[in-house]
Amino acid sequence: MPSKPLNSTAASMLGLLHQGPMTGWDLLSAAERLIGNFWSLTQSQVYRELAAMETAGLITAGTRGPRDRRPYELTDSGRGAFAEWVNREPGKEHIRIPLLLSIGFGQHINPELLAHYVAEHRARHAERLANYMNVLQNAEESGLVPDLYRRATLRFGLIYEQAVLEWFDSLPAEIRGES
Amino acid sequence: MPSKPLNSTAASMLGLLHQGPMTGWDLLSAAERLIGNFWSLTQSQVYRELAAMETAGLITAGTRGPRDRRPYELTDSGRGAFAEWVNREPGKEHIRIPLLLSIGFGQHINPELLAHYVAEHRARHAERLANYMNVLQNAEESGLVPDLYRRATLRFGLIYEQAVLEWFDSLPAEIRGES
DNA sequence: TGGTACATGTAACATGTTACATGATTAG
DNA sequence: CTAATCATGTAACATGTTACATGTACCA
Repeated sequence: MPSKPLNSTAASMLGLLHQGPMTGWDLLSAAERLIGNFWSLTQSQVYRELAAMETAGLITAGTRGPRDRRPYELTDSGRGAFAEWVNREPGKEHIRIPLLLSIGFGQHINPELLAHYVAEHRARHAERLANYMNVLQNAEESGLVPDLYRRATLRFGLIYEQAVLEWFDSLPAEIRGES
Repeated sequence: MPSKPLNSTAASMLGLLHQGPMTGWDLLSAAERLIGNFWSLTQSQVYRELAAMETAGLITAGTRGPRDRRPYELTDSGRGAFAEWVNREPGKEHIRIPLLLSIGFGQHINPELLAHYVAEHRARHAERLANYMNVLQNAEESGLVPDLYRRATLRFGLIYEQAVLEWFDSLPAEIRGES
């Protein structure tokens, strides 16, 4: 009985659990750190999926530790479900960039306001780029070379942020505002 | 009474309706063409929001044409709601790239399969890039220069796809497969 | 001893997805 | 005349968001 196919949120949690037992909180921060740049989870979802996956027998809860920490670990069934899921065709990318909507409807926005939003968002992307460079440099310095796959996803972030900044800097003065 | 704030899906529909009355179908294809690269709508949502916005008085339906076509147009109230919405801080970008999840969990995937998926997705991005170049070239040739804002969003697509291809081509043989 | 970060969970609601039902018009 | 495309709409369900409720442990 193959039951319902996994959703990708649950699946990513199972993927992370291959590193060892984790609590909901752990999962949330691991997700943020490891896949947060191209995949998002909310706390609410995490606990909901944990409950559902426990019911479905894909994970089992350990005994509660200190602050009510409740570590979950994979069952064989969970491992199997993940293996099946991860080998399937990855779906289409899903991108939503509100700032581009704003620019697309730019003629309806107060120009100074638009320039302000643009500058704000540019700054956030610059920060993120700096962050990627930092992660990569720390890894290098500490001699802890991230594995092949991790490097690939990190590189994606790096290249993406570089491209976005390039785009920001190519915007005409009418949109960026004159500085 | 400011009623419920617009959601961005509905708001984008109102934005498109500034070009003139459109049916649900028209809206769907206009959205696909104009903002589809960084914003998505489904047919179901479009009709749902149309109904909701008509009830809310933001749009009014004209008389049914040929194939039951039912054109909607903005009311003053709709125009106002849009103006308010579009001037607000654009939210955070939201990106979900299943292929990156697959690569992040790459150690659990059959390598040939992964290489196959990677090649497939690379091809799609190459197509999209070609498409952007085409749109831009056609515009140039026809002398119909797209406006400032449209150019900015188109250029985003262009730069994004270029970056993604660069990333694909930087992937190690273990991930891309040897060719 | 008080504030911050940790930690779990629920409820209500908004949004997005998929599948289905129904039919009209047009092009070949 | 028939297949493709146009066109609207509903229903059921899955997923994502926001807000709230309730504490615990740690560190300065």
